[in-house]
Amino acid sequence: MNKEKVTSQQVADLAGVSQSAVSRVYTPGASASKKTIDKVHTAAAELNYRPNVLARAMVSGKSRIIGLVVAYLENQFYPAAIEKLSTQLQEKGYHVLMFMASKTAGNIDAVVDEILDYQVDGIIAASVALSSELAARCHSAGVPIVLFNRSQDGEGLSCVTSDNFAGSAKAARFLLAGGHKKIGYIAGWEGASTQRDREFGFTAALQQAGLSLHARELGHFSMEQASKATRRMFANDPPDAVFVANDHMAFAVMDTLRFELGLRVPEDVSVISYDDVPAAAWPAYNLTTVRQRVNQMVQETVRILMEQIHGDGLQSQQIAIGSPIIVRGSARIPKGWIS
Amino acid sequence: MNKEKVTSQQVADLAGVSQSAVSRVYTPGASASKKTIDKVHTAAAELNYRPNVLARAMVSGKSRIIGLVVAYLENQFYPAAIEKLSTQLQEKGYHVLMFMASKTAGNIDAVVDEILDYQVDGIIAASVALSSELAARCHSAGVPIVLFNRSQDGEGLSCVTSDNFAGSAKAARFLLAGGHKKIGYIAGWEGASTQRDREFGFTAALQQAGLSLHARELGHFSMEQASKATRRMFANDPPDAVFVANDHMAFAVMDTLRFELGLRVPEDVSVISYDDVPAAAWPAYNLTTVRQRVNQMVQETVRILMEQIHGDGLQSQQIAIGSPIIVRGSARIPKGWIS
DNA sequence: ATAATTTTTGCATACGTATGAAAGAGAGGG
DNA sequence: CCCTCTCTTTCATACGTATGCAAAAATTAT
Repeated sequence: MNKEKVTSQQVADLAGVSQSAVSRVYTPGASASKKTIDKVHTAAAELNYRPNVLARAMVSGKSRIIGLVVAYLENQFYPAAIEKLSTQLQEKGYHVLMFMASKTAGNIDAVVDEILDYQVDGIIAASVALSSELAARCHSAGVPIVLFNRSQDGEGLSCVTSDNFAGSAKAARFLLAGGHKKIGYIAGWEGASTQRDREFGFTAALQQAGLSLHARELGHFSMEQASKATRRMFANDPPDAVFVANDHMAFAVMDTLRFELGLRVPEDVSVISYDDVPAAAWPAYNLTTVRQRVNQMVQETVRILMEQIHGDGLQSQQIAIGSPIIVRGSARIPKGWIS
Repeated sequence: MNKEKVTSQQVADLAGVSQSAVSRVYTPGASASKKTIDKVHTAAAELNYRPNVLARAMVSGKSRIIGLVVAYLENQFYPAAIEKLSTQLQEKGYHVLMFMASKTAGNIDAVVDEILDYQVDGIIAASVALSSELAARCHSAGVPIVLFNRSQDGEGLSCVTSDNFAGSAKAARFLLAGGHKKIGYIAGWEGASTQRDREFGFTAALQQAGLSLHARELGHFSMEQASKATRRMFANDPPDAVFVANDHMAFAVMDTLRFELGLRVPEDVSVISYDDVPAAAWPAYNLTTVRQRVNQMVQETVRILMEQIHGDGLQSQQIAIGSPIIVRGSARIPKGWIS
């Protein structure tokens, strides 16, 4: 029932030292004698004292808070990423302040403003594009930003993605090696760099083999839209293989093919996609897909953020993590294929 | 490159008013003339001023931060809940500071301490049990706690769950009405109140029909453990229906039944579970399950939290949201069933 | 027009901590 | 024994905002 906050002053009084002594005991790298450290520690333990992070943040200018902007969590890829991001940052003494942003651009600007109000030490933007004005605002506020799973040209922003171009090219070569000629593509949301890069990489590899897309439909990274796209694509002259821009849509595509159109996967149609979320490994889907190395992406994101926070004014970095193809059973396996 | 923070004092100087005037303009319910409001607003716009939430928090004692403790995000139920929690709190001007906690109890205590360091206005603990000492600490710090999807006896903590007992009883009656007699149960982690309540509710309804569990295995809320549990359960004298403690495990159970044991669902075995996560509706699983009304659970959680924050010292509340059964295709549908 | 009342404003201080500068305490050397 | 040097400690102040109090201004009533 004792709602009074315990302050460093109270600890100081009890320990018979000054408030600054207490502060120094809790500040790594500050000088204090073993004797005072002991006195302070026992006094602090008795009063149940813990330093007030907010007060500390105000004077030091470092809040140890990282703002995380996220658009939607339905796609399993993001929960996995968030969990790892949060854990890794926690280990380094930082904590994650979450901000949900819908896809409308204007909204995001407002959200970033809210983030800045909290004096965050850095921002991670997952699957979200920032207006250049916003990026400039953060830069001028000295708050580093890292884009996660999105890249953005021209702004000089740091970003971490998988190597979407190369990964998608691998997917294309896998289908080609399997003998497929009529290959369809179900695209994600056109505003996303991942969508663009995956389509470029895929079609570039097809072109190298003298082929082009047999069909293309828009799925907007949504399961419902992906189902509709599948129906459209298979209404006339259906392809014998489909590359889907991410796993999340691929589940809907496979379900539509199997349970609605009565097609067998992979006997009638090969399906391959991108991400390797946990559900891709579930036997019901057993999805052949290009893996985004979440762990490494997270690790790089945290590394860049820490570099920018501590060594100030560093160059921005664009990282693309190599993405292996994970061969399972949703796409015909080429004879003698060695990954 | 202008890394100086803009303060209310600077705005005051530019607008030709005092710092307190600026503060009052940004404090709802404070008195200020239209003239000063305008002057301050234009000055603020010119300097790009935004109030510093942390400084505000320090003097007012209200950080507008809610600490959210979460154990794991693999189960789709939690991302969905987090997304909604975060969004609703955002609308009320609060923001979510995320803390990942592994299941070890000691760890959680440390995590809650970290949360308190941030002077949060409230704590939401999702699927996590708190030691009574911890609960007392938060109470004495005046920080309200709401348990989400967990209940806890004796501590007088507020909590929001679905009505697990009644919901599971419905599941049992559904299987019984379908004519099942040999019914197995795959349990979750035994430390969880949800596991306990679901098992109680289910077996109580069986008992009412003069039946008891034909088999019981432990799945610990993990897919891998659930697969193993399924193999054990079906090795000898297999049941003709299984109630699984949550959807997440049910996916593994169904996959194991179908692809490993060669059994048909629901022809050979009925499967029913609890949660109704998005994937339960995916055609590949088409899972009959008891729905947790996430929206309502979130709404109640936020409501309780707000009540406790604003009207201080309120009674704790235990809310159990009614859970309808969602009939799909994974369990035999009783003739003439009307939900 | 003056008094009574309400609204607006500025001043000063507080929130809990970190930190530069100065003062104090030892330690070692001559 | 005194001086110098190093390590601790305290003092004072700053961080950016909110708010009680009193003064000033504006409004209303008489």
